[in-house]
Amino acid sequence: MRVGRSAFCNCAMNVTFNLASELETALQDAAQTAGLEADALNTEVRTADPRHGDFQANGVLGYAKARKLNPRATAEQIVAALPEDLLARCEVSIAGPGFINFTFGADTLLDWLQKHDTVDHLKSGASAFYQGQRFVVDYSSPNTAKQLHVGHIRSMVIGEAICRMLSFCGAEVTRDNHIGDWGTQFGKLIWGYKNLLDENALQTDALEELERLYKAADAATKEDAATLDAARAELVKLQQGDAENLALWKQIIAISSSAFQKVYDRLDIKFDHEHGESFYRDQLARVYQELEETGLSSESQGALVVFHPEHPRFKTQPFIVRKSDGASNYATTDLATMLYRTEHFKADAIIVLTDTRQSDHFQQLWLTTVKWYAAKNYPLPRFEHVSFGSILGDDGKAIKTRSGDPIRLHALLEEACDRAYTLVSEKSPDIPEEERQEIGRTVGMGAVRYADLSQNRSSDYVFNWEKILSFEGNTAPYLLYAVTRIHSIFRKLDFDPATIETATAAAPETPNEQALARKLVGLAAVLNMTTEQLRPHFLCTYLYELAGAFSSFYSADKVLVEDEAVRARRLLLCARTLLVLETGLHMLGLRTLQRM
RNA sequence: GCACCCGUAGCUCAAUUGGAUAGAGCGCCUGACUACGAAUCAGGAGGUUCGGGGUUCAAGUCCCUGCGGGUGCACCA
Repeated sequence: MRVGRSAFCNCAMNVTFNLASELETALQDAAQTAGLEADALNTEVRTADPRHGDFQANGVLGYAKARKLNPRATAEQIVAALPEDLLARCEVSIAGPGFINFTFGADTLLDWLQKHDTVDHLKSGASAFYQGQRFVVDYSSPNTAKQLHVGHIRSMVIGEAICRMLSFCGAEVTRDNHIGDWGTQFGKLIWGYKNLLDENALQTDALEELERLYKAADAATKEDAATLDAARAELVKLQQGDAENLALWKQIIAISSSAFQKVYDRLDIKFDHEHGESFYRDQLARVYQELEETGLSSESQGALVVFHPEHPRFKTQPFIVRKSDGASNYATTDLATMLYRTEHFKADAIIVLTDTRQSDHFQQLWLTTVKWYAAKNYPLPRFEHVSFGSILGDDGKAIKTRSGDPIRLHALLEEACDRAYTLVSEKSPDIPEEERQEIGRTVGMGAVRYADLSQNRSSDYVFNWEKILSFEGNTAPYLLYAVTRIHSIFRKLDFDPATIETATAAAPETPNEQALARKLVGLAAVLNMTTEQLRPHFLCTYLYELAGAFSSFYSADKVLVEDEAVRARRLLLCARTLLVLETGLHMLGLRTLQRM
């Protein structure tokens, strides 16, 4: 049933960035006006299948059901109470068992496009989502003494994208690289350094030698219990402040951190802090003390542990906060870290990115934190363990080199850029060599990043060069190509898309123009969803669909036509598509290109 | 043994967390460059959403169960 008419309205309208939230407010008010229990109505509006409209509200179904009302009749009551000015801009209909569908008129689409003309304007619209909220995001977090390998990439790439998205949406984001520089591996490494060091190798390639030492020491501790004890003793000495071990430790940190930095630079990742585990070493005593004082911890087999009796598993599976030899571990530093982030950073939310195998640990950490904070009356932040699956090889098992070693990240990125360069050289041999190199780097890095981001992080994924560097489908090259085609149009006209005159442009008309405009307006809803669930693949899917809508429009509706009015309105669409595509890709951590 | 995750087109993946006729890409088939970049676009074929029960206006999604795969479980992180 059609209730409103999409009448044209020439008055200047206050178009909001987030049309869905505008509808939600209107529904809430209408329910009130209609005399319904407005608070009990779920007014959530979601983006709809284009066949049904721009947005749909389904809350009436549940509301009517619970009260034994006719859902369609209830929907009609609400729709009848919607304000006139909304009905003038938006066609509202009731369909099926009681869905309320909303389709905005072309003039509203035009208003939105005119108003959201720069990154800053998009950003100020989006900032309503997380304005004033402090987020601490803990990602990358490698272990010192090991090189970065493929297994580290998801935390970095997904973590960085989440930071950028949240920041775009108004959050105050603190990036913290929680380096593993104080754990058991140092016992092994120091033992190895003292017993197995090859001085020459250390001079030639320090990082390589450290890695060899760690592996050799690790193997030795597995073979011999006495060696394991010796390695543990080295860790205890370090943690107690032994001068020799501290000096060694500092040397090791310096070597590995300079290697990490090279990869971070390459990936455009820059941390605000690198508070590794060692940073918390003098804050651990307080953790032990408060856990004991509040009665949360207990002694078990010589270790200090926390059990959670209400939990099916953690009632017997301990959360070990101090080892029987007195050394701290992951749990101890993580508890201290939690405290530091709440007290020092005053975090409203803490996000930690690690693979899904660490889920137990973070569940125990959180259960413990909740009780601890309650007992001490500390303000409890929101906490999210953003977990992700593993990267698999063609055999379906964790990816490795032929020799069984992990694939080094710098080598992987190098190969991606080389392969992309080769492809660019095939497709665009006329572009100068130096620029092709640069394009290769942008496409290669983008392809690796996008392949990781475009998939739901929860599942494992199979790493495959053909798929990652494929130039078809939901890939970085497809999106980058769409961007370059738009740049190409403006290059032809010889003007900057940011300076386009939009006031004279008319509303989108053809089916492809309208579909593209509607897609653009959907940005707000996608940002909301992707940051709410901390899943960048929603943004990827959106950008892919946007690029697809543009490609269809581009091939159906010629932009550079004689008719000035037609050309103006199509150029506006091009400019805004470019803006949203580039803004979205930058949010994901990709760079974009003028041509490729 | 206990617990968690996963099973969707031949393949790789989506599906706004319970919403309308389950969607894309690859591959296969048919079309479109004397048109702003064909790394593109338009169209076609392809499904008992692992099997079986259940919950309700509505189930790929929730509950129970069976099968298959993965992961974690005392001093690693």
